[in-house]
Amino acid sequence: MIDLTNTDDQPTAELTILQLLAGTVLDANQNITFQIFDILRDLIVSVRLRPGQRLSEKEIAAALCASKTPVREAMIRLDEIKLVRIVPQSGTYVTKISVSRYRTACFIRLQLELGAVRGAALMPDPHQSIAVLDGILSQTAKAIAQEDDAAFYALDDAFHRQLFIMAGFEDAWSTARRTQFDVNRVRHIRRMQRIIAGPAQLADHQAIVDAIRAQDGARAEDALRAHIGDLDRQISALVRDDKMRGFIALEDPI
Amino acid sequence: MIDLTNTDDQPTAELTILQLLAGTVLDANQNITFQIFDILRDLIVSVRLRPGQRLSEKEIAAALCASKTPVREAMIRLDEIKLVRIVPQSGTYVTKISVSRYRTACFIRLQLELGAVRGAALMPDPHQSIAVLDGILSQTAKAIAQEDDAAFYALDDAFHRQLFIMAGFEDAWSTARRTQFDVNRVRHIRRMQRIIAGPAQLADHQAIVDAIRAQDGARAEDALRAHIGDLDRQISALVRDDKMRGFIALEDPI
DNA sequence: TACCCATAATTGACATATCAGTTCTGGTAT
DNA sequence: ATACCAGAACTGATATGTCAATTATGGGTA
Repeated sequence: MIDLTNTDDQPTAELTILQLLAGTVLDANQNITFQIFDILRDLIVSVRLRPGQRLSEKEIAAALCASKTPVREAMIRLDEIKLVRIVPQSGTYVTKISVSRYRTACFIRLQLELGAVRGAALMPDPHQSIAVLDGILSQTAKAIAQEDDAAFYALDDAFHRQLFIMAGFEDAWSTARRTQFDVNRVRHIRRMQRIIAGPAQLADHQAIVDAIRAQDGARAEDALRAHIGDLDRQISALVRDDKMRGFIALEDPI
Repeated sequence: MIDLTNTDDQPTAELTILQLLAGTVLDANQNITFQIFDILRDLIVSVRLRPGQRLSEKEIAAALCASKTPVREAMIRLDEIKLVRIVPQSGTYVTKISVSRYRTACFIRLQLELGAVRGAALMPDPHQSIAVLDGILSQTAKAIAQEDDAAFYALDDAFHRQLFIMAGFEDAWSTARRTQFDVNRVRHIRRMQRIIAGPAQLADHQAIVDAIRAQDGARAEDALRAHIGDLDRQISALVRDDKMRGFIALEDPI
């Protein structure tokens, strides 16, 4: 799944916010601010709006036929979750992926998932829940065979989420996700560039399920550690990766 | 929604926002929104503004001699971190402490601190860092002897933070704190009501330091688990506690 | 060509005004 | 006394306007 024939210096050209919002119509009967928030959050997390890109409140308001106020309020919420950075009197920018935030997010993710797989392995009557995991894995195999990236991405999400559900901490999953946007952006970039090793990931997931089936908490933790891998190695790979250049910030993110 | 109990039997009477903000003057040369945000966040986390209390944008604006806009923008940020809930066309309320959010926060905190103490126990040259921990503990003993609650609270914070610093994940501490406001509110309520067992907590911390000094990661993890304690027991104690009544929400938080 | 600097254009910060939905209030009917 | 309902009062949602700070521009200078 590695594509070395990258002709352009960037995988996809940067689109203006105007192009991305073209044709989008808001529902006047619903809260305008949250509609705008959702639209922009999805554009940013899926990296269609690129890290570092400048956003103009006025421009977006015009493109969506709304006033500046709800656009600004959406921006404030995005700023609060660090997807954009509002610079006073200067401009609003899509944040670059911060290496330190990414590292932190990976640590948090690992620690939470350790608790989740442990809880999942120790749950009293796991048969039904394990069947769900098995189902996700077989669908994942299909997605890999069909090279259906979107499905693969969604199933990966579903797998990890199911572990939290089994441990009785589904909320922790969604709470943590709010601090994990950078992880998702990295995944999206990798997916766009087809550098995700699908079969290896599937094997990792299988090992985790096996350990849970055996109700062996320690082994499940080990399998998870193996899956998420060595953090520092992952970070240096990220920093070194030319394809990430321009998307990440080594120091303070924009 | 409706409080049938008379509010006078609460440990401290509910103060109006006007009383709490009396005398507060904003610096016109600094960002007004963030000044207001900081003021309100501190009032909420320290439970001087009480869970469920209604806040009026207009009233606060008047009290601070500002316009509604920066007040509203501060409210939006507070809403985003779940310290207030903005109800359209109705009002803005200080969130009640959500039991499910509290439970989630405790889980997250435990898992992250497990990683922290593990990392701290495994760090290569821990002498200096351990000296910091020892210093915090001896100060804590003093604070307990002098019944200095504020110092005790700050030292508890410093202790846990130092563990993250030692593990090389200080950022994880601050990131997690953003999802832990309810934990802090519960601590503040307990402190106000003097139901924190200082000496027991100190002993727990001592056990953690001893394990780190011995560079025994597993023992450190066990000591931490013992310290944070059984989650479900803690939750049911919280729910049962009469003194928490009115501050917590069993279902969806206001 | 490279650099500098005054000026213009643009941006977000904040103030103000209007609107629609919600909640409170007071009176009425039962 | 109580249940109900219309209207008043209030709330946040949104639109628009003004301002100071920042940034981009473009022409002049070395």
